[in-house]
Amino acid sequence: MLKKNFYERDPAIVAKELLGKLLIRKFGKKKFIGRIVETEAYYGEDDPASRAYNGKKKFNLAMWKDPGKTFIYMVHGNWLLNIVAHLPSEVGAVLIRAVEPVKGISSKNRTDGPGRLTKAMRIDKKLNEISVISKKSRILIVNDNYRNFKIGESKRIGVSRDLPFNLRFFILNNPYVSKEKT
DNA sequence: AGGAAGATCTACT
DNA sequence: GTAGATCTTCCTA
Repeated sequence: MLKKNFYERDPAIVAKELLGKLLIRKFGKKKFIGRIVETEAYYGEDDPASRAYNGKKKFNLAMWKDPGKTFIYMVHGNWLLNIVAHLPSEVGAVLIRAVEPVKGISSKNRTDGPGRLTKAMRIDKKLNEISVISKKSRILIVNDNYRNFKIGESKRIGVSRDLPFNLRFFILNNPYVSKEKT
């Protein structure tokens, strides 16, 4: 299990280090497990692409809260899963953009896209602001020491006003990364 | 109360 | 490649 101090760092670092970790979603007696293969980092009020850009709102309060919690919200009819991650006095989160199915995920469902993986793993608003650090939680992230991969990076996808550096990270040559782009 | 925007996805040409 | 569906939140009146 990753501890709270893992998430108490710059979002870009957390985004990069979340690659290869396992995302576990408990759903009744079932478990959906996916390996994180693509992430993006978002900052606070200085980041024009961030949901925190226009200040605190009811739906984005999670971004100001403790690192290590989920932040889930709807865009274009899709729920997107983020993990709150930032330095103690700052604001930020990491978007999970794609996972590789490991266990429990129906082969009918695809997981190579932020809206698709939430559907495949039955993640929605009800799971907003829950801890991924607690063992009892319905969503958690663990490290199984998977590290045989190379990391690629690019600009964020689907963002109208991006920052001038790369904040999207993905595992090179993994077929579940959402798009071929370098 | 109504309209527009958006960290998307699918289907179509 | 582009168009339309989708649905929650926010802005204006």
